[in-house]
Amino acid sequence: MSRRSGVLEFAVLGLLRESPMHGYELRKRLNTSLGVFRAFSYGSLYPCLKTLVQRGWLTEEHEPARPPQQSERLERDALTGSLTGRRAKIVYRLTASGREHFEELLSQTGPDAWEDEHFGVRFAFFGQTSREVRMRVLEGRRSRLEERLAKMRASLARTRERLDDYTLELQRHGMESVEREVRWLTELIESERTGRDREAGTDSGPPPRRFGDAGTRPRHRGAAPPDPSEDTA
Amino acid sequence: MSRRSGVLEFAVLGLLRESPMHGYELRKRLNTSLGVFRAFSYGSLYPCLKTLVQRGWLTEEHEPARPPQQSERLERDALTGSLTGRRAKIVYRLTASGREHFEELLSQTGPDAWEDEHFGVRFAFFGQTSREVRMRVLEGRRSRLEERLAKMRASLARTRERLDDYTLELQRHGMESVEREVRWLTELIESERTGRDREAGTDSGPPPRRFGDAGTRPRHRGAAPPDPSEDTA
DNA sequence: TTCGTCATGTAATGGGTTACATGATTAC
DNA sequence: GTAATCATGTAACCCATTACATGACGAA
Repeated sequence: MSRRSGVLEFAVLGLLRESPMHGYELRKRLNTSLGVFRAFSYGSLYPCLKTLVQRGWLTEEHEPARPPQQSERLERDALTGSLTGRRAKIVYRLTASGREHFEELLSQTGPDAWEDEHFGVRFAFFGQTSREVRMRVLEGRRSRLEERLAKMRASLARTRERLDDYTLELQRHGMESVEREVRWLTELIESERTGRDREAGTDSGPPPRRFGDAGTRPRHRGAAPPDPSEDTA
Repeated sequence: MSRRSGVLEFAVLGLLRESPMHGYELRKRLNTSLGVFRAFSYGSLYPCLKTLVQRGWLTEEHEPARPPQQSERLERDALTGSLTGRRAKIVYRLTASGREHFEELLSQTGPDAWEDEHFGVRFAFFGQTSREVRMRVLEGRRSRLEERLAKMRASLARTRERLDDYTLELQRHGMESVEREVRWLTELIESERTGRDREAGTDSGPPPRRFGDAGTRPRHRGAAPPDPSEDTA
């Protein structure tokens, strides 16, 4: 009933900070831009939007369904090419206090930033996060994973004999995944450290949009054939 | 109120099939043997056990708290070294119909076997699963992941320009993880195919305990220093 | 005697999904 | 005209967690 989600709330605020949107579009962005990890349904999104409005972090703008009329249509098509005025219903916009709240969330470190459920979404908004916070979050997550690795290794050492090959293989693959993420984090941390050029190093403002050696990283195969599929993966 | 979980239920039946246990021990096994992926709390385990009893798949044996008495203690310590009679309270045991039910679950293929939430636990009990089913599950999961990869690539091709470097890096890492799991599955499928020696290929019975080249796979570093830590990772 | 672990449970809450209901607009 | 997609929402449920309550045992 209360809808004070955490991840969803954070992501909604973050996306709306970039630009106002209506619910449907918001959901698509949620499930593509950020969506490798989580997929949200309307059943959670719309109620969440409502409570965010109630708290004064968002405003609703009811854009009347606007039937396609005389010259207006031509104007719209000619000027915007597409999207802008299509047929939207309720546009949500971040308020000043909403922005303030989001910035406070952004600045928080601690377990709530690097546990499994939160880390992904925090990383997704690193572009709007100060370098100090980014560092703390990356390092926090890494040490969390290293801790987990230690326990896995200890547990494996204790139980190895009792386990059959499949269970063992599952364990091994799981550990390898965690080790891989640790290496990834280490690279990212290195990038952050190296990348201390530009502005002396305060907090927010128009944040730096590029980090470390991002450009030199292998960018993966060239674009798959155009596929009209959308929505959840 | 109803506790008909799926994953938890499956795991409990599977563990109890190997040997009877009480709840506390069950939970530890859940969170180590199978626990890279999920950790369950007592709040879910105990109610689950109750409903499994109600459905006739489990029996409860109330083992009286048994205060340490005269010779019995010595006997126990001498014979079992530890564990066996320590202080257990309620031992759960799989019934015949419970075993039957579990075997039916084991034989099921379809999305419910290879989606994210279920695949791990299904794999963990591959030691008790027939080769045909193992193959279907592995192949099902692989094609599911390939499907997902296709969507990710398409979506990336559509949105690449609009995304900042961190979002892009997150996307890239996510795709790499999926690709890695696909390669892992491919290796496993190869192992399964190659490993058609031994018994002609019926169904269950005392199931084959080894698969493919499991022995030759790099088994990862040698045992971490003994660590008394337990419980959830 | 106090702390850690073993051991079992319940009530409240959380954070989400599914299925449903509704309807406008666009593309074929 | 009909199918797909855009668009918004609600109610019922699901699966789990957290916090709490309770208590015995072993070791320092």
